[in-house]
Amino acid sequence: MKMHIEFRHLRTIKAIEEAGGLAKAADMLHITQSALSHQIKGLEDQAGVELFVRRSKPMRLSAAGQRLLRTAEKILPEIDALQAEFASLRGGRAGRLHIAIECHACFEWLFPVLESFRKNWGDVDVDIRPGLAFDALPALQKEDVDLVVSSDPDDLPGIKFVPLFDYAPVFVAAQSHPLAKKPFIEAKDFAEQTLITYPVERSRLDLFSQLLIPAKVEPKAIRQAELTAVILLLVASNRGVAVLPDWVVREVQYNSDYVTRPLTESGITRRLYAAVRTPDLQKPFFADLIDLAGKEARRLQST
Amino acid sequence: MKMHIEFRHLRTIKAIEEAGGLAKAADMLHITQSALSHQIKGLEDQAGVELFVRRSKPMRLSAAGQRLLRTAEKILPEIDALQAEFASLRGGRAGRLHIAIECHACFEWLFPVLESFRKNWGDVDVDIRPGLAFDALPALQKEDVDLVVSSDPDDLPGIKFVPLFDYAPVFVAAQSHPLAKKPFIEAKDFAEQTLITYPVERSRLDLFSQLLIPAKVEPKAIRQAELTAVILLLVASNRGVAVLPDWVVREVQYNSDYVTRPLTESGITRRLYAAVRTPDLQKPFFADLIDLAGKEARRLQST
DNA sequence: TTTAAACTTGAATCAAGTTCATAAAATTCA
DNA sequence: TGAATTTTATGAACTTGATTCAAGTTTAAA
Repeated sequence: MKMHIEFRHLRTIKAIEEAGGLAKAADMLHITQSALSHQIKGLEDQAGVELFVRRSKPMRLSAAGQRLLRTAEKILPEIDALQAEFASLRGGRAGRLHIAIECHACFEWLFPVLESFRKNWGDVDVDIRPGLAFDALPALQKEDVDLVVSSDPDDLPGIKFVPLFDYAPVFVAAQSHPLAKKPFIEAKDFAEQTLITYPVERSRLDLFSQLLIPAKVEPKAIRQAELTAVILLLVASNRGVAVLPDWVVREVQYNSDYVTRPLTESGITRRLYAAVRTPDLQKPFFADLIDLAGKEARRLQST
Repeated sequence: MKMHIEFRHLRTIKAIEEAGGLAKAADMLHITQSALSHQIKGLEDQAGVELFVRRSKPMRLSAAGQRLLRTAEKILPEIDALQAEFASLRGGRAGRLHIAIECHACFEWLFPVLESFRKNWGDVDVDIRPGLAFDALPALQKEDVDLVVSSDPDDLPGIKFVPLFDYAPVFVAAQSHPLAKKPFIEAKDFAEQTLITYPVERSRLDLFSQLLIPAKVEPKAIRQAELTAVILLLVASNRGVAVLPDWVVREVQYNSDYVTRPLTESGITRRLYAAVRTPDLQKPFFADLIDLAGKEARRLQST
């Protein structure tokens, strides 16, 4: 009788231990006592080990049986937890929300959003993928991530881009900077400037994609900084100029050592989207997240 | 198709992840690709959850599938370890050795024995059961313990008493004690003495079982002490007299504040046994333990 | 010794996983 | 783009093996 260890056996061992005998354990498991006898015999057979002491009549676990019981008590809660998780996943209360962000500044508003989100959806596994390098949209399709924050919507099958909010990339410079005198900034103005950017590829920076690349203008120099606060610090001390989303600058506006100016006479407006797989839109916690994100964005815009 | 999660499914998930596709995973598991397809379908069916992303062709784990994979990687090593343990248990290299001691002084020689034992048999789960209170021999029959150290052999079915060594319970008193003048001690001598004993029931003390109870003599007072060293301390400072195995006294003989005398003119000799279940005698590590115990006893006796 | 309780055993049954043969879908490459 | 190839899905037949049923054996209790 070739048989390997199955969950059934683990449950059986646990039941026999609890019931203190085959017959009662059989009731507990809703099978006949005969079935249990066969089952144990088969298991002992393939393990090559006596699991029970048969000298005494209500049969008891042997040393090896107790070892098996320990494993059972370790493993069974594990799959019970798994099945419970699957159940609440069916019910829409649990799930996974791994977010990839293409827009570097978005950390600023995402953290507060996720903070409130976690209060409502404790069973959802939330994470932000640090890899800003990889191609986020294919990863979204393959379910490696579940939400991508992007400002470049694309018509992909199975992917929906939900608008979050509009923002304007604005020019930032020290008050004493010569360009601070201009009412608005044009592409050519950057030719003689040191530009401070996030350390990402150019195509992901609004300034380049919307202005400099079309106008074929190259800044005099580029310096990179990871943190928004550092960029603003460098700008305030006149080490260069930067272009940041308006709400980012507004957040720290109480510091008046720098000024902001629109890009081009009419200003540039961009829109941020949450890219999600279409079926996920039905899930309640996705709707809630997008709602929360909108609220937070409006809060930032009105500051 | 009613199917609950089985180890088979965990192995399947793991294999598909590793192989990166159904067909290769099927080879790996030595079943057909069709079987895997059916299997997964059934599993997704009962879990009510999509485990794979089928949009792309080499199919990949979905979020839920990745959750399942985590559980698989937690559980599978657990049963692998169990089966390995059963295997080496069959081979006689592993096993359990839970010891119950009825003789309180035996800690003294047992610890060094187990110390050497553990060096040879690292895979054997060694333990000393502290419960000196319970009935050790029934526990031995039920495999609650695996070895009982006892000086009262009994002819029980399935239990074998292997002689370990002989010892003599001897009388111990301070040098200045009146009884120190006698060449040997008799039962009636205890009538006017304060006796210091281990805190166990009388029937387990050699002095009572072998001498005082038959002679119907009762000591004037009894005082109990847990540790052998404490008993000897009390004796040396003349707070009472004691009866201890000869080798225990010999171990600390360098302290000459007390003297030893035989019990009765001819002396009393007792024999210590290791009680084990008969089939266990075949196991190599049991033989080794009994061998080690004999050596240690001889070492003690010859001190 | 009888009675009751607890476990074992072997044959028959039946559910469920596997295979076989084939279809459908997606990817690759010319 | 379309043919060839790879990959997964499907349905019917098959096979395996767990469960049940009925009867036997062993142990504990009365």
